[in-house]
Amino acid sequence: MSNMATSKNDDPILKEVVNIFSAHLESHSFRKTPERYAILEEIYRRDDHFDAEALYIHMKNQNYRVSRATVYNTLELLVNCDLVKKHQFGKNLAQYEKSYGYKQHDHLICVDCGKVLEFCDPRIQQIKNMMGDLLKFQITHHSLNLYGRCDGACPKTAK
Amino acid sequence: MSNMATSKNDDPILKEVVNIFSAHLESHSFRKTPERYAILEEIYRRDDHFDAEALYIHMKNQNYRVSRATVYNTLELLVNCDLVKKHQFGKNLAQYEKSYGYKQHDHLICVDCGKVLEFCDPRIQQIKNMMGDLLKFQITHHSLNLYGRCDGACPKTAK
DNA sequence: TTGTGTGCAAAAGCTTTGCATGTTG
DNA sequence: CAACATGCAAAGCTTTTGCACACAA
Repeated sequence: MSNMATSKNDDPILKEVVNIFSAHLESHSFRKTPERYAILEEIYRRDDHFDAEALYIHMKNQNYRVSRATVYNTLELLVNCDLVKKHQFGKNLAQYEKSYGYKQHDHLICVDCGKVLEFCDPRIQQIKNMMGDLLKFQITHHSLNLYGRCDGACPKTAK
Repeated sequence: MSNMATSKNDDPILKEVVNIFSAHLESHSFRKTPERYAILEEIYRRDDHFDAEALYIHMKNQNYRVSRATVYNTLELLVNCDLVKKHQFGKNLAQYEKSYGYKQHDHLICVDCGKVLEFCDPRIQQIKNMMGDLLKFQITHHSLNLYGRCDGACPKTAK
């Protein structure tokens, strides 16, 4: 089985993010609880974007004993140490994604089917630099979402 | 009183947006109710960004008889005919602003005090064109928010 | 007159909070 | 063992929905 190399104990990315998370917890005198690590591992086992409820349900299905409160609490910790990014794709529902090892990217969202594509463009960094200078802001992060229709491939466009 | 020239009956912008709204209602066979026009006028009398609840309260304070349901319903109509823009500035709360007569702009938000500045940059249009082509999307709109701190001027940064 | 729009209140959906219990440091 | 984190459930907030009545076409 070739995927044994990516099992929980061998995945080098997972080891690295666990280290980063531990350092973050230590530096803020937050406690290292099994729930916090379980949530981190669950997130890094998954791909794509997810919301808090889906993560909670997924933990429950795997028989972890966690509460919604802990899921939200831990997500905030992970956002604070840059291991997870939080997005709002036009709805009143926060979406999350793991961010370690991924390069900076923005999103293109299909308003018909909800599909999310990712893209990179260096001009966004230039805009951030210029506007930070011009408007005397220390810019820490940004959110760029393009909305449209993925015509040909969209399952809902051809309705 | 010099501001009489901008009163409800003389404001040319207001007349124009009322015409646009009327055309939109007609073309969709939606009814022209006094509530819908009252909300439109209230929005165009105000500046800056506002949320649905603030608009509702403001209408109530002026003794209009409107409901939250109608406020939300009308805001959606106005967004659909491009007279109002809807934003999410990182919170679970939709913010709105009038858009007729304003050129396209994006936002810079202070994460400490919530202040919102506006800016324009032509590069964002280039990014939209390029990514639409590249990823086979018909891009209809976008949302670009830069987040940071307005250090010197920020009332909450110096705490 | 007919059916859409409205006000009101209740419900829904996501997120946060309070409290008693459990567990880390 | 003291403080912090957790689970659970309830509350909070924004937004949506159901229903009876009003009114635009």
